[in-house]
Amino acid sequence: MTQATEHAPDDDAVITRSGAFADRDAWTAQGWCSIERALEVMGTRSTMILLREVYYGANRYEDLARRTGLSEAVTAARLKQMVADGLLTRRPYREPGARTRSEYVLAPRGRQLFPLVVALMEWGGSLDGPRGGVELAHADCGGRLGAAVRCEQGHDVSLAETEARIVRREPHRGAAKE
Amino acid sequence: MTQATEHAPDDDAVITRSGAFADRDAWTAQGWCSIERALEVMGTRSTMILLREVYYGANRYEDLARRTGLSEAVTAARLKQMVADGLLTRRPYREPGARTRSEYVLAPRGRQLFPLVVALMEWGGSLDGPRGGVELAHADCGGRLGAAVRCEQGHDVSLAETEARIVRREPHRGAAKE
DNA sequence: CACCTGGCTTTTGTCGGCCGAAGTCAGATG
DNA sequence: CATCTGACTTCGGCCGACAAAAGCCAGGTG
Repeated sequence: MTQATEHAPDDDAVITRSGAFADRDAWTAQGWCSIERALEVMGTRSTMILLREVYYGANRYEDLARRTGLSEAVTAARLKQMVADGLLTRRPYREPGARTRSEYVLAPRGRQLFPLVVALMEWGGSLDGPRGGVELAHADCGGRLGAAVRCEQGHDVSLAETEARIVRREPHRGAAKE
Repeated sequence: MTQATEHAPDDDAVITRSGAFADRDAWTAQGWCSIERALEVMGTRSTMILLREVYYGANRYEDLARRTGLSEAVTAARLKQMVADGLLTRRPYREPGARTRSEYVLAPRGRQLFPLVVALMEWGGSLDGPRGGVELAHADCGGRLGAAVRCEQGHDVSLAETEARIVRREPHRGAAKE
């Protein structure tokens, strides 16, 4: 749960700003914040809840509408938008004696949201609710899942060790990783 | 980026449902989903953006309003709500020759959102935008940060190895872990 | 003690998310 | 060829998120 702690107690730690970002007020460009960009796509409740059901293996329009409890109008609109945003892919299928229909499966960009989904579930589950709920576990060992912050070298990283820096349109790896 | 891969290619993997949750339609209790619970608190854009600025070290009302670009009305309302939800704590301070004011610092529950913040930034940054932006790095080694899914035993866990199960109000660790 | 300033609160209006119900449409069935 | 069904679309209507602007108040300054 707690990150690697050989540094100071995290109690007051925040992200360190470096370079041009050190003076926070000098940096007010539009669209710099990847959180805002992410929220433009993932920002609505219906998107997250539909994604949840797809992660749980629901693929068809009717199942998705029923299990999420969303209205058909919103389900249809959101699914269309999620396909356009690259979260889901339409895949045709055909049951015997029925016409061809399409089901919705995770696209790479949707699958890359796995840590976010886990982080959200973990945090939501830690809120003191009297009710139980669903939690995720490692099938192999049964241990509960959680999201951890790591760097490319594999080190666990705490808030106190985190630094924010500005990048200038480096070619994004992972975007075309189809 | 990709999880441990000695299993099948993740291309069609979803979360495995076990126990009473195996029949997804039989389980329709309200409030079971920790994602929905998390979204009740974190579900608005303004909450995430304010949290971002606090993570970047902004603590005072005026700074928060200006740097987030939110209106003062929303800033005040949201800060109050975030304090009530346990994300932030008010802390009084006093500048020489000014009256006592209060600033907003991360509370434990807000600090526990670190993996979520990182996951959101990482994913948002991977969306092909022509513009650069801010990214996070490990201060010690300079490596980029990302969110990873792990179990309690420390194993990296892929989607294919993930299992969902129902828990019955086990005492939540981490809630009172101050 | 009148004034200023910073930290909110209130008011008004717009926009988008969501629901519920009704309408559309294509293709399989009888 | 009429009918049915599943997958949407369209049409009000409500409600919460947010912006802009004005008002309020406590405490420090002249």
